[in-house]
Amino acid sequence: MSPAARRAEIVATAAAVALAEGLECITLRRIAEELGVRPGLISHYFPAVEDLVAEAYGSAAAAELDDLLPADRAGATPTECLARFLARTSGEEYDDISRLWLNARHLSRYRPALRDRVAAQEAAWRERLEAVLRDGVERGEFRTGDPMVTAMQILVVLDGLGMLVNSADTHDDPPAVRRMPVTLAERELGLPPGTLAPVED
Amino acid sequence: MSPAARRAEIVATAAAVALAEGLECITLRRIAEELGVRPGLISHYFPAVEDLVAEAYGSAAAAELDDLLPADRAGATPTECLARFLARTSGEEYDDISRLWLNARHLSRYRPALRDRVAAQEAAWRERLEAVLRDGVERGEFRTGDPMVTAMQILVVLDGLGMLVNSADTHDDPPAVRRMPVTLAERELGLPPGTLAPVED
DNA sequence: AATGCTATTGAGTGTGCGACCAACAAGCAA
DNA sequence: TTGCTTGTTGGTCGCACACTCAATAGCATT
Repeated sequence: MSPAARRAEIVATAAAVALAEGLECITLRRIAEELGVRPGLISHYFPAVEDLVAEAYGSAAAAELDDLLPADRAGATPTECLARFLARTSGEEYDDISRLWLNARHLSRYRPALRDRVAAQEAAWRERLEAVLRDGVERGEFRTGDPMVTAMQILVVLDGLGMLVNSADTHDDPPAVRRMPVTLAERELGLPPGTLAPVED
Repeated sequence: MSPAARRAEIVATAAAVALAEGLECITLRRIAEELGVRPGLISHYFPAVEDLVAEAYGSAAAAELDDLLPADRAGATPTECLARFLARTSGEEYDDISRLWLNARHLSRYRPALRDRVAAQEAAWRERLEAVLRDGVERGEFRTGDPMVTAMQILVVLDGLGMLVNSADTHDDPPAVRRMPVTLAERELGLPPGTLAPVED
């Protein structure tokens, strides 16, 4: 098998393991078994496992970002994009991503390579969201002083809610808590309540 | 040495290690070496290391809570308590605590005993903060519909900012982001801006 | 001083991990 | 066909981990 394809296959497998079971489950033996090859082969492509972990995380996070906030927003208005983003990030299917972020943010305490990747993905997510907000401001849909700050604020609140993914059952939280990202976005962007998501009682 | 004292000493040591280096650094060997005893002795008091980890986390978190929001607020007004709480939690000295929460929240994915402890501490922190808010409402200092929801919201934002402790340097974040907990508290409690912390430009 | 309890040791077991390397084999070039 | 590059194997080393348990030493009480 060609080196590039093999390498991509390894990263993809590692990313899947990371999403399902956590970054610390990315081990030479585990990934090798998953692919039906010997552990030594993984070592051959990634002499240091830490680099594979970083790569797997980066791959998963980037893919999720492209899914949540596609780079080309063909046809969709910024309001629609943002509403979709907020709906997705509060859904249960997003829990795995929340776990991945939590995992990566903690693990990057010990793994410099991962820390760099996390910083890069943080920036990427912020910039992508910021672009939507900026576009919305230009089109007159949003009103905000600083799209970057608003983007950061939304992401901080999302992170805060994501922190709870392993402990509490997020679904019995009061609506005022669950809706924090939506409420913040609507307030900061000068949108009437209910624009980005239907108001629950 | 008496069993109770020894046990307390072990937990205290483990808590210190957890705060300084992380919960995964709590190993039989590490704690034993720290105390100048043999690993077997730690096993004797904690047959399962997971229980020591949970205990150490609980001990550290509870101590920090007592420091941040003392149970008896002798003399201090709710506004003063809250202002002090928000000042402390945004200081650099709080970084170790942020790391501990991040650590525990991630690790509780794999450790049931730790998960229970985290849930308990989450509740304890929320209730302690809620009590301050409720007191403030009764005294007419605060105005909020639901103190519990406001307490949860403040904690979510604090968690969100704490997520960044290992990646970005929190100090180059814009004031509008750094001040999110203060802004949220002032808004939700009907306080004029600047009441809980001086406004930076 | 003898006895009994128990905190503590020392040695050992088994597991999983990353990393290393010589040997093999399959594909491509000469 | 021959030869060489290289993807791949199989085996191995050393390390750190949790956990077990019989033996020991020190402190009670009697």
